Amino acid sequence: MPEGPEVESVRRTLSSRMTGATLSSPWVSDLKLRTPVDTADLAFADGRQVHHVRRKGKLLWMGLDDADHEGLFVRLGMSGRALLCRPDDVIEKHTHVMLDVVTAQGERWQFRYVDPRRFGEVVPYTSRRQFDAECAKLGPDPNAFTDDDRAFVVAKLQSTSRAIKDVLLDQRVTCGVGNIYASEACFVARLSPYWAGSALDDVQARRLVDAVEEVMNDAVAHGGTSFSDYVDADGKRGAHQDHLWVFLREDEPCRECGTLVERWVQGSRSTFLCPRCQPDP
DNA sequence: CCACTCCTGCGT
DNA sequence: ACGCAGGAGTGG
Repeated sequence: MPEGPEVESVRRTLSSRMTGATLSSPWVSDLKLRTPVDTADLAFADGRQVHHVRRKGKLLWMGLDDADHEGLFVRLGMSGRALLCRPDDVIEKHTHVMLDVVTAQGERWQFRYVDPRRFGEVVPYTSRRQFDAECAKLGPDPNAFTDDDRAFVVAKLQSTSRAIKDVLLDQRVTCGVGNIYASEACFVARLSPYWAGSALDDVQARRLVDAVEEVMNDAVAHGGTSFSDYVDADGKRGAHQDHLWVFLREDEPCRECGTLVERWVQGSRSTFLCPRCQPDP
């Protein structure tokens, strides 16, 4: 479920409590997540301190040292939640990983990874090489775009015949964008998601890249989008669902022109658009 | 480009 | 019962 902005909200709550905290008693369920991991695979984290909690796109990690030689990657997939619970909270169904957490001030928490569909994962990395290999798969993060990054994404868009929405979903081009924000960015740029990247002129491509950045930053500012059950590590909902232009608004009036928003299936996933604001290519 | 896969849960 | 779901990979 979560895209970059939702992962960022989770990261912030985790970071505020877990930075400097000591981990102990890792436990992993028997059910297979995306990458099979067992309790023994997390044993190296027992007794270690969390140095930082960081994110790139939808990839989140807890680093155990200052240079990411060791740590835990967390990918939430479609239904994953990374929660900080009280140790005596009821263990809910589909809890797959638990780690005791004691903060520098001596507060006791429990990190829990809950994921009904099991498309996500908690996986260790034990070398800088391994860490770098994961990050290298990801293009620039729109929540931290530099001038070079914007130029990179513009160039990627213009150099492919793929539909622009599909390009935005490609984590190698720009990471953290998922189905919500890809539709939203196309609307903000007033471009149909079906435009071929190569059909965009410089102004349009730049407008789209700026729209991605704007939409992703707004969503972070709103604590992410919660349309059903997404919550941050404290169980709190986001507010960006009240700011969506088109996503999940089929048959509702476009906030800009009143035309009814349409839902199309693109690349076997839903795409939402305003046919008037975003005319066919 | 498409279809299909991994899964469970929810709304119609 | 069926279709749909915020991800990501594979294979055709």
